[in-house]
Amino acid sequence: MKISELEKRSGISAHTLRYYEKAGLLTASQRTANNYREYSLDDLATAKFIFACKNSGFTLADTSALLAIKDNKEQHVCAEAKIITNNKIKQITEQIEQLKKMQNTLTKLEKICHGGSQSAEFCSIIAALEGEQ
Amino acid sequence: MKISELEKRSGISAHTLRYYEKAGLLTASQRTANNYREYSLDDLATAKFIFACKNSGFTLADTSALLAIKDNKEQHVCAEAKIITNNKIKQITEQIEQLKKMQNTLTKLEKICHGGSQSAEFCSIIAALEGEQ
DNA sequence: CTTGACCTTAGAGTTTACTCTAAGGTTTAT
DNA sequence: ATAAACCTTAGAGTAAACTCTAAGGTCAAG
Repeated sequence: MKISELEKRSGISAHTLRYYEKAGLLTASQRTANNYREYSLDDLATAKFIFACKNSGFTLADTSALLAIKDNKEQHVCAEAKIITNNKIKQITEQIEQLKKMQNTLTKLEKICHGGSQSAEFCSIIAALEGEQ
Repeated sequence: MKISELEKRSGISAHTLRYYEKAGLLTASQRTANNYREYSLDDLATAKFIFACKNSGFTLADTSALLAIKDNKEQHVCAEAKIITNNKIKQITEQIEQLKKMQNTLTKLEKICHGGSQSAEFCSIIAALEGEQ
């Protein structure tokens, strides 16, 4: 299939598919006589794999590592995939913690402010950010 | 005080302080005869305000809006700060939701994989990403 | 009088993951 | 034959928030 069909069947834009090729993630297995990319069903599977990785929160670098495992399973062990996954979970958990702290801070700010049409001179949000000296 | 002292007292690097000046967030109130930036205590307060905004999760654009309120309180009303804060809370909440979904997906992947030293041919993480066709 | 520690500017580089453009070649349908 | 709909490439642009570099000026101490 050509790039536009892979676009339809994988949900990844042609632009992005070419970008993935540059990034070394997915190269069309063939080229037609006129140099058009010709993708196989295996390529489609790889495209879907990349899509699934992205949806799971992996970066392209992670995805690259996972692809290397997928494409050469005999040369890799289970533990490798598990380590990548664990690292990602740790990272995402940290991000969530960080965001929750912010959410907390902001919610406190939000609650103490009446938000009316009176002058911001008495706005507790601004006062809090100023450090309430 | 000069930029290196503001760096120490605000916790923001001199590089970043100059960058904030370009971005219109914080301009030294004076310049010395030899064109060095000369910051006042008010400037220090502003630097700390920016720092607090950043820690609370506001972008520089948000911070800019909040600074405009802080620096001209009579011309602004409480509601403005509250709206900015509410939008940020909504945004952060969405980000957390998104990350939690990923965390969930990954945790499921992680649990089904034994992670041992056997070949990745039988790795359930890879299988799951492949869509278990 | 020179060394080291400051300061200045314009502008380029970093990161991630795209997204788009320009300029051109190919194919298919009418 | 020509228009629409494909395809190609190299390379630039986007977002956010820095971060760094080069090339040079200033200042205090020994």
